[in-house]
Amino acid sequence: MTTPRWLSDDELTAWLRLRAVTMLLPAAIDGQLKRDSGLTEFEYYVLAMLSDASDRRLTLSDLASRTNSSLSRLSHVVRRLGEAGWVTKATCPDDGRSTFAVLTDAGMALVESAAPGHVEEVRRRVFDTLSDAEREGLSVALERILSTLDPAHHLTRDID
Amino acid sequence: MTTPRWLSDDELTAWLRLRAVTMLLPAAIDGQLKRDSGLTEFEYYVLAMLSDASDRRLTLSDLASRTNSSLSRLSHVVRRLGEAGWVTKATCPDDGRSTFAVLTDAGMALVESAAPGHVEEVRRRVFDTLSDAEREGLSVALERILSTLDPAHHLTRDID
DNA sequence: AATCATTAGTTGAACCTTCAACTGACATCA
DNA sequence: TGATGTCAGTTGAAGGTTCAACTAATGATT
Repeated sequence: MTTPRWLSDDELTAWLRLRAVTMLLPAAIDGQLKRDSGLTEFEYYVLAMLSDASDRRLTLSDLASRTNSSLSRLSHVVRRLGEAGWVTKATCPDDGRSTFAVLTDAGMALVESAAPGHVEEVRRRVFDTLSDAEREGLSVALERILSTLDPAHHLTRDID
Repeated sequence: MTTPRWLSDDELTAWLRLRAVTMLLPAAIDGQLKRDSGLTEFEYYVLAMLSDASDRRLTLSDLASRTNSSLSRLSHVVRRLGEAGWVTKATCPDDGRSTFAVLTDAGMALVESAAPGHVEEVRRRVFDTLSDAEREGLSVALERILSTLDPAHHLTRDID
């Protein structure tokens, strides 16, 4: 390694801000969901993905790639969601290795009750603070950053 | 709660990108540090804060607020860093309740060896993908978002 | 000086994620 | 059809964070 190219003042400022947002924003979003619905952000998105899927079901592998989770993590979480009555499992007729996670009616009701508060929190924390031009500037820059972090756009294709 | 104001298409796009970056960027930064130095990002920043402090020491409370950590988390981590020989503790003469965490020579050497690779990773993941204008757009928008998440700017005042 | 509230820090249990090892099903290819 | 490799998912242990309860020291109030 040659002598490192340290960050310029402007870069350092941007980096500290980016770092602060990546720490504080997920905590704020998670906190609202926990307080108002007893769900972690991850659990909420698992249920939300299922609520939007056809027949309210997805294989664990599909869910894992949509939520950027390991299969192991998802397996543990789906078991807990199952114990709570929000998700059940079903065999996949096309492939004996796959297992569907299926959203129950109770799970659907939970997502639907949690969604408005979640969206409000996203608005409050992000979009209420930004002008249209600022939002566009943010969006463009994030897209650039994602070009190396998620080149296949796995995490930005799906609905909320 | 009245009928929720759902996100517009542009807002949804920006939100998915912001969410993706908050998930993937810390994982990428953390991964590089773990691979090359055996440190988590949190441990690295604890040591980095100490390396920059006068007499290489800070009270745990001060460290906690600079790293956005709970005192409990920090207490556990400082114990582990102490077992590894990178940090020691010292009593605070001004206030018998406070305890200094002090960076050892070995800890200083570790931070100095880890810093270049870390900065390179930040460059590669963030600034190499952005034009100056894009970086500015990002920085401005993040600053707006932080106005409600961290109004006192606790996390953006300190050095890297 | 005695009391009460607050601040600094520690500790152990509970919880979640990661990791590695494992089972079972499908695919490939001889 | 048998052997081998890969894919889907599970499991239990290990490691880190959170939470609540705790100790000890300081500050404030009388």
